[in-house]
Amino acid sequence: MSTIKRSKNKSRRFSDEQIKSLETMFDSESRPELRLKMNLANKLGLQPRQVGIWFQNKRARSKSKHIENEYAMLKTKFDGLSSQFDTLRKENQTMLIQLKRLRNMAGQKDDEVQDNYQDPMKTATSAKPEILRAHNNELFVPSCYDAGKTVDYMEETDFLNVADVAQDSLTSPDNGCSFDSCTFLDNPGCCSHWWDL
DNA sequence: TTGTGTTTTATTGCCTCC
DNA sequence: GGAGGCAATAAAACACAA
Repeated sequence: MSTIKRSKNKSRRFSDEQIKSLETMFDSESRPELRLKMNLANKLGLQPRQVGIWFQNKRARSKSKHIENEYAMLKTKFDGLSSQFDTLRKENQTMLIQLKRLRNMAGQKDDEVQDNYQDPMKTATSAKPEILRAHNNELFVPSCYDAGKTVDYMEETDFLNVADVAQDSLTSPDNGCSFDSCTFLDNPGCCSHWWDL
């Protein structure tokens, strides 16, 4: 870009009155046609080109402000969901600890009664599928981990692993489910399985 | 007063549409 | 191919702390 021409065209800031008129016009029409620009320029004692440039710059400012607002809104939304997730995760951990205690108690009683009984839990967990990160780094939970039917076959630690991996996905900036409106908030295919935890 | 950061006006180059 | 829009940028004007 040239640095020569500027010295000839010293920029003067527009007066409050000029700005007010331009703002008013912008509110009703952000892309006025040439005729309107000419009229406005005439009325304000400006060159039509100056009016055109003002509208162009104003559109740019308006756009960046809009993006800023949208970002703030999404961030608020994200923070809320994140703390909600954290609460649920802690609740889940507490319940799993409780479950483990109950299982231990139940196991002791079983030992007394059935010495040679083969625990179905062991059979199931020896063949249990791994929780994987599939392509695009998305958390992949095999179907046998779906809520309801097969929860009994999961070890407590697996629950926690799922929670940890999901938490990583939520907070880490360099993974597939990073914080942005597309992947996190708008795309139900990306992260919806977190809520099944 | 002055150094520095921010805002505003203006230019340039590229792109799209008719 | 010309008109108009947009992104990137320059430079003047302004705000403000030290």
